[in-house]
Amino acid sequence: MPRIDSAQRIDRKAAILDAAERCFVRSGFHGASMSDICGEAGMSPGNLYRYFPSKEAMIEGLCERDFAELGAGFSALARAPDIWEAFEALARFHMIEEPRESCQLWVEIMSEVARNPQIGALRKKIDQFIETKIRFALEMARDRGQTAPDADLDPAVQFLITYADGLMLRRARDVNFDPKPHVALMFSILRSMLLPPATPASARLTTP
Amino acid sequence: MPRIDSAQRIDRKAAILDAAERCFVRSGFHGASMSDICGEAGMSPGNLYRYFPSKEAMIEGLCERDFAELGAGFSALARAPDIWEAFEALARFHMIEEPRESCQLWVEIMSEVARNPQIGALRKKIDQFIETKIRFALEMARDRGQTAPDADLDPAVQFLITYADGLMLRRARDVNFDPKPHVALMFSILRSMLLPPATPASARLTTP
DNA sequence: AAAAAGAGAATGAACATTCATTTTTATGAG
DNA sequence: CTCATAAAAATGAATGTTCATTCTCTTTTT
Repeated sequence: MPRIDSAQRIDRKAAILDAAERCFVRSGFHGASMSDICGEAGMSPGNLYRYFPSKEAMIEGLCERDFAELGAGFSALARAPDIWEAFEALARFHMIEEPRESCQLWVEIMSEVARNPQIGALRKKIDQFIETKIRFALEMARDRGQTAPDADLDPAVQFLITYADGLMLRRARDVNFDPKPHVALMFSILRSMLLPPATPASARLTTP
Repeated sequence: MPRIDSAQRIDRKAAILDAAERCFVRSGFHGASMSDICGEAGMSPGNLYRYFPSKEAMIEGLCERDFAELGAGFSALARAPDIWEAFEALARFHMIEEPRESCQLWVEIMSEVARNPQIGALRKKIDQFIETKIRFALEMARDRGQTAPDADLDPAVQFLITYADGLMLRRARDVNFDPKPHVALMFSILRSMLLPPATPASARLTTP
């Protein structure tokens, strides 16, 4: 087992995760066999095990990578000149441009989250990170006068997270689901929550 | 193999599905073994196989039962005197009163839907059924003057379905997620879509 | 006493992982 | 440049386990 991860080794690991991802989408984390993954990666089991010590480690590596990519997208929000535009671009990317397979993997990961404490911990971190970033972006938008000055941001943040999850789930389960108009609807609702008249008090979340 | 399903036999099958459900929530459809299920059901494998011919058949049976229960709830909507109230009661039931385990099973089922054509077909049927029932209920509400007369129902229907899925996913993945305020937010948004002023044209779904 | 319900050991396939071995790559002395 | 050699990369058959399913036998019910 090599001490350091050379660039080549990192590439190889990424390629293995790509292959594993295809298998997992096809058959699920527990339905896909190591033999399937070896076949998809064009690699013998003996060799594959030099890169990942177990199937568990591969699942964890895949979740880590997925979460990291998601986090990077949200990190970039704060740096965007136009926040609304950046938000819409990010949503378009995750819900429309990314293939449906990403949504299937997302649902698979979510159903693993409750079972596997290791992955559950990763999920918690990324969830909190994303929530913070969305909140921060909306605050920036408000400071720049791009929302109503007294807009209540909490319900908007919660709405976005929940609705995005719903879109992922619907896209994953229905081949014919076209996310485009649904993303448009999401932003239309978000605007109606943040632009003039403020959300009525009855709709505020007390303990979100 | 008995020709007919006596009442006793149906009860027994239901009890087996209950046990299987607990195992599936704990370990997933493919992580739970028949031996686990036999243990949970207090039954030998030889006997269990008299009720379900295979594990596959048990998973299918469980999905069928879950979908049927869901459908029954939505069927009842049309018969309710106050549709808003009935709607809120149904949402409260599925999102709040039902234990978190139901949401975990829902996510598990959804990730199976894409892989297993048998279950995929069941999903399609129930999805269309629910959409029809929600639409019908909203139409009734509009006819009774409980919404704006020119309210655009399509976006509202799609919003409800997507948001409910999002809530299920969030509750499944986060033990600390409290659905109560989120269901309130859902209805607050729904009301703002259906009560005066009508949803702006830009938010309409063209091909939902 | 026949039929239904149930038990639990047996079976064979599939699986994750390991191991003995071979092939490739990189290195440096002649 | 070239060849010897050691490290790294890769192979695929072997291993031991787990699992879904079956089979034979016993108990309970009618």
